[in-house]
Amino acid sequence: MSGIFSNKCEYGLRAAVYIAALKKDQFVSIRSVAEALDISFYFLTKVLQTLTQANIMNSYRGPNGGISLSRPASEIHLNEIVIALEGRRSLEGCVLGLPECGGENPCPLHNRWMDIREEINQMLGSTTLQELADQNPVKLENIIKSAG
Amino acid sequence: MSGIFSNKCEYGLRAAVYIAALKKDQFVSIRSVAEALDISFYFLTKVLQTLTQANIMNSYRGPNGGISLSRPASEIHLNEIVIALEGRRSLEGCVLGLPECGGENPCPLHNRWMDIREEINQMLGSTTLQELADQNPVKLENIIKSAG
DNA sequence: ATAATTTAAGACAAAAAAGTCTTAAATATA
DNA sequence: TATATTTAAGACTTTTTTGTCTTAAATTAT
Ligand code: FES
Ligand code: FES
Repeated sequence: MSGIFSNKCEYGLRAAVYIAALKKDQFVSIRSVAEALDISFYFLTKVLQTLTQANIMNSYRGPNGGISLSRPASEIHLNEIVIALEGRRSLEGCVLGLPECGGENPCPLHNRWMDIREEINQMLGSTTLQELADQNPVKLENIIKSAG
Repeated sequence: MSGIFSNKCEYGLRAAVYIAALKKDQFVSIRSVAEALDISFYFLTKVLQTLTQANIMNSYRGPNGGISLSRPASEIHLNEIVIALEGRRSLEGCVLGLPECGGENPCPLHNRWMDIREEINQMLGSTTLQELADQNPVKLENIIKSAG
């Protein structure tokens, strides 16, 4: 009933864009991100732990600790985040759920789906956090609380 | 962790294509479909009930009963099945999960996502069961058991 | 009428996803 | 050193999805 991505992944993407948009060169606390985006602090902590383990973010404990992007926002593509949180299958699997996609056994939707999947991968693989963070502030605001 | 569609929806699509491909003008039993596609009979029954309620299939009880397409396969588009099983939001919602998509409050990914969503809707809205059922038999076979 | 077949409906169970909380570890500062 | 802050890790709960089973209703055939 949900959209294309799981809640986990939606939260991870929103948080990453938000952090990139802050353009802060210190760590930002997970609590403040959770509040700004109106996401459960506990749950967001788990999501960001995953992104940290995937080398997309850095974390630091203690006062003034928090998380930060592990690289310049211009070097983090959306597909990294999606793969870390949803797994490769979400970007490579068969649209009808068959165990293998393509090769010997393409399903009846395979050709049609490949065109779309290619576009999705192209978009996610070429869009960086920087580009999203640099958008019209009006759009940016709409990942934060006031929009909900 | 799954693909773009839920299991329910994958099963519904596979079953619909399978039934269309049989080109049978009688009812086909759910049990035989479930066996051919290696899907739980009980679960498939639920899925097909939903499609029946959505006027995409007809069902009939008793000996020689079963289900059939409610219209010619050339008049059933994939988006109907997806909407019946996943809800409209899956084809219209915000990719970042915001409560509204577009209008006043587009999210940072909105423009990029709209292009893709448009393609998905275009594909699902213009592809009929007939077209999929008429494909290369090799492809068709790959929704059935032997492929799993 | 009776029995057999098949879907409908709803209860039930198991698994996965989503969300919450507690305790531990790391760090900074007083 | 002691205290406060903040993430890490893992247990735990709730909700949703997925899957199973039982009983009822409809239909056919004997
Ligand atoms: S085999 Fe189904 S999408 Fe490739
Ligand atoms: S507002 Fe997010 S995709 Fe439209």
